Amino acid sequence: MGNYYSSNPRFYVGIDCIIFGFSNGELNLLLLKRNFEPAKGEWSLMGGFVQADENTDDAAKRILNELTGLNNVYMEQVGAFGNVNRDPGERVISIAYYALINADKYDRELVQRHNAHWVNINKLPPLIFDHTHMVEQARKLMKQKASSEPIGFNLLPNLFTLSKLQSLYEAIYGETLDKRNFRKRIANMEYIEKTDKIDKTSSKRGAALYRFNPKVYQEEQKFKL
Amino acid sequence: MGNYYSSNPRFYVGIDCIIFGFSNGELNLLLLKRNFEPAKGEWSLMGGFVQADENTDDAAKRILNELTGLNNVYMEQVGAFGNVNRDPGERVISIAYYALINADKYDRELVQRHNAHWVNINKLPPLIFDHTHMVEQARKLMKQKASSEPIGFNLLPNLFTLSKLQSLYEAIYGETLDKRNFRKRIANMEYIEKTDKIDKTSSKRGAALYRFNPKVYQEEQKFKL
DNA sequence: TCAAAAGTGTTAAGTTTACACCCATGA
DNA sequence: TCATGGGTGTAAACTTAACACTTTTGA
Repeated sequence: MGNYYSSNPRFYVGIDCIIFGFSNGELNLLLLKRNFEPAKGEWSLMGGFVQADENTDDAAKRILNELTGLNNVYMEQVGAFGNVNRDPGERVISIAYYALINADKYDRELVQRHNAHWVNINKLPPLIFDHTHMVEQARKLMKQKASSEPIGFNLLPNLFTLSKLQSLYEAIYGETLDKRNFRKRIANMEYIEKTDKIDKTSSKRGAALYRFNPKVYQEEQKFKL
Repeated sequence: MGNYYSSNPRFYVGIDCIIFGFSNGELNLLLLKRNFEPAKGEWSLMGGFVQADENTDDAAKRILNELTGLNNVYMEQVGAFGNVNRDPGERVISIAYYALINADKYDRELVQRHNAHWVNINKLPPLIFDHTHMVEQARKLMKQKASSEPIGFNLLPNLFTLSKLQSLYEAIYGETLDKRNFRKRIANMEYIEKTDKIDKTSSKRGAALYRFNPKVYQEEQKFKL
């Protein structure tokens, strides 16, 4: 009884979160400057351990919440990282998740308490363990997903201008986009709705505010079989 | 010392393999009709457990080898599956991998000993635990990868006709392709080389045999930055 | 009045799709 | 001689890419 399992070793299972945020036209990651062991003083992803009676997806949500105070955040699993010596302290098999958060709406106090900072994705410091590798994979995956599904809106406030949306996608793709072609494409997406509100904060003339309508998107998908 | 880790629980970490093979124009999975507990008598993926001092990728290779006798097989991680009750016997967090093998070149005796069988991907029986879910994700991922990288060749012998190649991609995509358009596309891929050999097994006239040249492919990729 | 961001269409190039017949051979 | 799978080109539809000027308004 239980023999099938019990001849095998057991492992700590970690969770590491690649937290994307977008502000001032830049794509950033929320990284910890660790004020705790192991690897105190170095940069790392926010992490933690899966607990007994906890789904791994729930562990990821919990750990994201511990740092940001946020719930109902868009998260995707990146994969498992299980090299023997990836964590020099102990054998830990880690599952990485990326999260897309609205960089206006997180708990600043919690973030400060963890000594976490937003760092531009193109200017990342060296990270501990295999965290750089996790970030690379997360970024690739996110980019790919963003090009086929409307996940970018998770990084924006509810209302946004087309200029903001364009600069977000430019940051995600790492290349500049043609303004007219971009707007033409957006105009063909019925789930991106123009509102009658105007944003005057980033130009004198003012720019129309748009909104993502997930219901319209989902309806549209049904017909795409 | 060790306190950072030791307050956390440890888990069995499993590996499950989605093994794709192609024969007679059909895409198949190698599945076990389990002649052992748990879930004896039911269908499952080939699986096993990560061992101490074993990278998870190496565990996947080992487990694939245990069933097929093969080494140096194309494998990709699908992801980690960590719901609390996914395995009713014990808490096990599993990492799924898919493998693409040449269905002519595996150890038939080993496969028989494990009571494993090739099953058409469109006629899968119910699988234990969350294995059906793993297969779905693996299939989606493989399909996506196959449309952007030349991984299909892992499912074919070294030499193959264009008809075989086409029927492989039709099986992967789950749709028929236009013969002329398909051949036009292939003709533009310099890394698919026509040989002077002829296959007479599947037609009276005989069909030219082609070969995948990975070196040419890699060279080509360098210029695509 | 002018600097700065918002907004707006057209054309060319490239890619994808649709489509039908002749060829070579062994049985 | 005929059934079977192998092999070939062109035109239309669609998608993507390139490109520049006018508008509005607060400072």
